[in-house]
Amino acid sequence: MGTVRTRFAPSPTGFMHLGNLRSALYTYLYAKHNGGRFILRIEDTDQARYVPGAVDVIYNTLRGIGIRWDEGPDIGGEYGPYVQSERKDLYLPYAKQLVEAGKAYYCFCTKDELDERRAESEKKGEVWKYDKHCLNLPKEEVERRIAAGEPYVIRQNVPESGEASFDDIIYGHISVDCSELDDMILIKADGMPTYNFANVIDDHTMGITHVMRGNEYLASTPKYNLLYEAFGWEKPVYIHMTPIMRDAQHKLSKRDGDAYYEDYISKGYLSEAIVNYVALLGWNPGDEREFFTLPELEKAFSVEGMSKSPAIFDPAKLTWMNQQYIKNLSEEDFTRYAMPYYKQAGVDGMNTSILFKCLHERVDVFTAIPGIVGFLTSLPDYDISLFTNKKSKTDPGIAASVLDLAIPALENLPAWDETAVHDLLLGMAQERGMKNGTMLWPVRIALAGQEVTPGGAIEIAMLIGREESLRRLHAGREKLREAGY
RNA sequence: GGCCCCGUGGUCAAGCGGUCAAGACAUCGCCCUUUCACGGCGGUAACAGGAGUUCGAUUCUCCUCGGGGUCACCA
Repeated sequence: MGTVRTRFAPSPTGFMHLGNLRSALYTYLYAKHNGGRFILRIEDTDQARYVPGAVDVIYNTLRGIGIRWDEGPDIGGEYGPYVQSERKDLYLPYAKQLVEAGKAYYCFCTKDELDERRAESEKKGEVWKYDKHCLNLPKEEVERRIAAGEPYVIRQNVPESGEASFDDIIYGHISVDCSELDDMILIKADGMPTYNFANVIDDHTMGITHVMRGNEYLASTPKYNLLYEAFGWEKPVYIHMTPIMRDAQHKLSKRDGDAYYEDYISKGYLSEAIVNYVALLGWNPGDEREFFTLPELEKAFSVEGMSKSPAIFDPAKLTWMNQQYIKNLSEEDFTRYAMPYYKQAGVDGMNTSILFKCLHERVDVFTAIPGIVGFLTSLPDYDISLFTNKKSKTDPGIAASVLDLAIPALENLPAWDETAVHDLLLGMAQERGMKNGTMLWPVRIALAGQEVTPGGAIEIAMLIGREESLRRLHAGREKLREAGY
């Protein structure tokens, strides 16, 4: 076989959720791993469902995760056009070719008639299948009715018996009896091809060698193969992919708004982390590695590692992975990502190196930053019970004396830098034979006004500066005094 | 309902006839530590059920059960 060509063929009907994203990713990875080409095709044969701007969402999402396509609507290619509505004149001749060969036929049954017959058979508890009502219409009658402007569709003529089958790379041989298959519509009354037909024609005329798509098409693929056979075309290799589930019984879907790629980005997730996590949902490299860049995925990807069963999306693990990526960010990159949130919290004027030191190992999602650093800009109204900590051997009484010691010493400190404050505070603790915690806990509480903080007393003192630190320390001392300490 | 597919801990997932059934997330405990977090160590936790094939089944076959998909002039 020649060059591998795969395609991602979304319909512009909404947004890209993580399931779509992963399908695109795997399709891309398969092509790239095999030195092939990845094609982007827009399937918009259903005008009624067209959503303006949806194509841009597709472009932006793919670009956002670093996928580049070798051929597509915006960049063209030798198999264009890459938008189905622009190829609409292409399909009818192929359908007619099938009619000539007896593999398809014109059908004049109206939708109403069909609904009626369908309802009738369902009432009898039967499974409805098109009854081939129009299959044997005389040629002259067909021509006369077409000439008279009567609406028609073209249907595939599926054999009444025999086996239709195909081989799937992941699922193996799948076969179904032709009697189970319906004579599906190829060309709709509006002259447009159905998705099924357009898909086959496009995949063939675009030279797609590996058809990768969701496994909801598993059941209809035998029909596609019948079409390939009717045309005498070489069949593509099929690779059906599992869906990503929200829970055991529901796929991630457009209804789950938070499953959109863009939403995760705006929630403070890193594109690289999303790609990495999603790639591992339904595929494994065969070894213990779990961190992959896109290029590394291109190298490692193989269908052997693809799962046959659906995977449930686990937000907790995505968050964990995001944290791993954030942890490994350089100070510069971290600060760039964090800056909008610094601004939001009003800490953008503070020392970003110290912020980085305090935050980069604890932030799992960037949007969490304002909540974590809020105390830096405004001192929370806290209770003196916070001064009590067993392990640090401190309570309000001890805190009062520690602050009486620390405040004047800090006020007299010539330089306000990390080393100076550190040496001063710890030096005092050592002199008096107290635990570091006994010294630092009260200071930190007075400085922060909350029990849990990023960074310790010294970092906080640096961040908020000398003046504010002293003000807060005095306030803390005052608070204790009011309580009788 | 017919047909097709799937079924290892809460989740992802290795395993492809012989393993004390990996690893990761989550969870619990301990340690480190000026809090939290990070990190380190350890624990709890799974082959859906039943027949068969075999000296031996998580692995192969069949049935049951469970879940999903599909049966449109939607894609």
